[in-house]
Amino acid sequence: MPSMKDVARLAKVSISTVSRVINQNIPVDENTRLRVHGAIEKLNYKPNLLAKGLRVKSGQLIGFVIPELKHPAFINIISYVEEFVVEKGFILIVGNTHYDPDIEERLIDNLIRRNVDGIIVTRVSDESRVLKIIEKSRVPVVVIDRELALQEVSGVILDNYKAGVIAAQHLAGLGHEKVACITGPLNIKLCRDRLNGFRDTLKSCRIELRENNIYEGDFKYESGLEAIRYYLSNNIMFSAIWAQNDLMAVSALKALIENKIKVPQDVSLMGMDDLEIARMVTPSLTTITQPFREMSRTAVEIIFEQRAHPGPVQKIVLEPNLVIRDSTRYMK
Amino acid sequence: MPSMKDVARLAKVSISTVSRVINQNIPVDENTRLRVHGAIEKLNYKPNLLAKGLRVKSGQLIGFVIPELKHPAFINIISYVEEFVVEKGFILIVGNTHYDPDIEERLIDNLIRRNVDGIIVTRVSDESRVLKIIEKSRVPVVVIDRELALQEVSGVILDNYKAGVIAAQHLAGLGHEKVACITGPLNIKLCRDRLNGFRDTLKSCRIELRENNIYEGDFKYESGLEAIRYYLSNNIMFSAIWAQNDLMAVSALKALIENKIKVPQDVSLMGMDDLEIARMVTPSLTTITQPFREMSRTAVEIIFEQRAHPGPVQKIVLEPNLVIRDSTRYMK
DNA sequence: TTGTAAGCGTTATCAT
DNA sequence: ATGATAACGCTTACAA
Repeated sequence: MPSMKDVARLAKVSISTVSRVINQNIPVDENTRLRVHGAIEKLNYKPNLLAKGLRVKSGQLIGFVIPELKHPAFINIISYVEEFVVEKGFILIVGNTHYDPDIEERLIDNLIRRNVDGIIVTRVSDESRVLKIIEKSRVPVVVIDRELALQEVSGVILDNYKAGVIAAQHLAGLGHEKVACITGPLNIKLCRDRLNGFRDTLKSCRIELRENNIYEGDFKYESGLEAIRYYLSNNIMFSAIWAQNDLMAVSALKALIENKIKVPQDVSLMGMDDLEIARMVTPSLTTITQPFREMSRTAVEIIFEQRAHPGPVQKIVLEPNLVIRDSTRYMK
Repeated sequence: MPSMKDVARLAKVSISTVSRVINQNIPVDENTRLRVHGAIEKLNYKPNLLAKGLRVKSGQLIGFVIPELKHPAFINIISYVEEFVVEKGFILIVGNTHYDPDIEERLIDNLIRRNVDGIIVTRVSDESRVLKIIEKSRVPVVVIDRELALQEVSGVILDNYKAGVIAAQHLAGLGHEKVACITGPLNIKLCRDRLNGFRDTLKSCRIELRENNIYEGDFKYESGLEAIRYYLSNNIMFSAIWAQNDLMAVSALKALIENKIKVPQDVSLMGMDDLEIARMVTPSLTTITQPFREMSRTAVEIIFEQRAHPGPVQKIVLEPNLVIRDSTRYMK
């Protein structure tokens, strides 16, 4: 790999001149500029990013820390974030914590030691610990998709209460009165928010969401199967189900079909996230979209803003939307 | 962020001594060792990886270049590769080329400029160009999942012919005689290999795979829908289908169901890859697994071997396996 | 065993 | 407009 020194020698200038033509911030004679460019071409020279990063204290990279790689919703966000980051000429490093606080800490440490320009996190496992590390290093941080107790950090989140409202309105609007809900872990605030929006809105339609009809899952595939097993073995009656994510909705669908319960003829089923799989199953799934693209774009923008002129933290709230497909229909 | 200098000052030693206790390669007095460690703890010092990488010409990172992030099969590989790379104390940078040779080139360049220790690629869009760049930089490379024309680069691939054999044996064993196949792009060698294994094996069972029964898809979701539309509108008869990946199998399944064709009662359907979605649809999909974990492990190992002592390129071939689920059954 | 100093490839400050 | 030179934070001969 050629270095600036090689370019300088070939162009018969000093390395500082080479640096100047590359960074084009300081005026340089047109003639020498051309000579230098010639040498760069000829040697196929590309500046070393470690040297640059070391010097200017910017690794030209953004870190993204997630708890799990195989989760479709995360993949969605990652792919958008990557797009926007690359657009800015930076590179994205994705760190997978496997829900392990120690790995999480090592990962964030590793990023900081590479002079990251910003870190985006989703679902930190140990808020206080992680944020303390980041805080100290003065790296811009944005939390995506999860409201943190800590107030001193920027975040972009979904209006999860609203999602519950939308689900309830849709099902109530179709005339369903016996309704069930498969939730995510209720120690997570966003799950409680969704549930509250759902319950409150049903109540305002004079529909009661009975406690027994709420099954607390964990957002994983198996929860949908377990939920249906629970409902059926306890003779719980319902004509509509809202699962708080598509993964659980899809497995609930499978369990229903296997129990000869027709969707949507016998029960209406809706999910949330609008993963690709929602369109792939039969019947295709009515669901609630999260504006993943918008969330990602916003997160990246906040990072670069904070980098340019450190300002107050920002909290952005985005809106969910209803997508009607084949898995819900009018109550007979 | 504290630097070695700070540690050295606090421990009252020179920075080279600090370096020695950290890298523990050169003997250092037990007393000073403890003093230095004390200082490190106290300052919470962590070596800067850019400085280290610049000096020792190793960015402590592995690059992984893929054409598309949202593809479940790639995600599978990425997540395993990440696991093994992190295990070695390195970090993984995933670059998404969007099937664009220019982005691909920029990405690989970017990696090299960060002193990557190795690059894993899958599906390069412009073989000659990419490999030329990599070759020149002397970075260890492994191609995963795709046989390259170029012989001078290591690779780990699947025995794709064997996959076709397995599919044919399974379907023929169930008594199917009218068979169809939805392939990936046939300009890709692995697709031709799979098809040849399939066809040859059927033939040895005295079953003819008619040209009209072969639908060339592109491995994407829509291909399955299009294939079924093609078969039905051309009155092509079949009691079994092999789709060369699960994504197309899943959409074929959806199309069949929508056309009131029962799987597996009316037609048996099998896929390939064993994605999670194969278990999620109803009926769950009989498929052929690729040993993604094994492939990933091997790829990472080759990288680190080559890094330690550059040797001859390695070509590793791994075997596919049959997974029988609910979408195939005996021909009536 | 420990310290001094050169060097990795940049950028930035200061002269010229 | 250009060139020396120090500095970024680390490793590694070479001396002591």
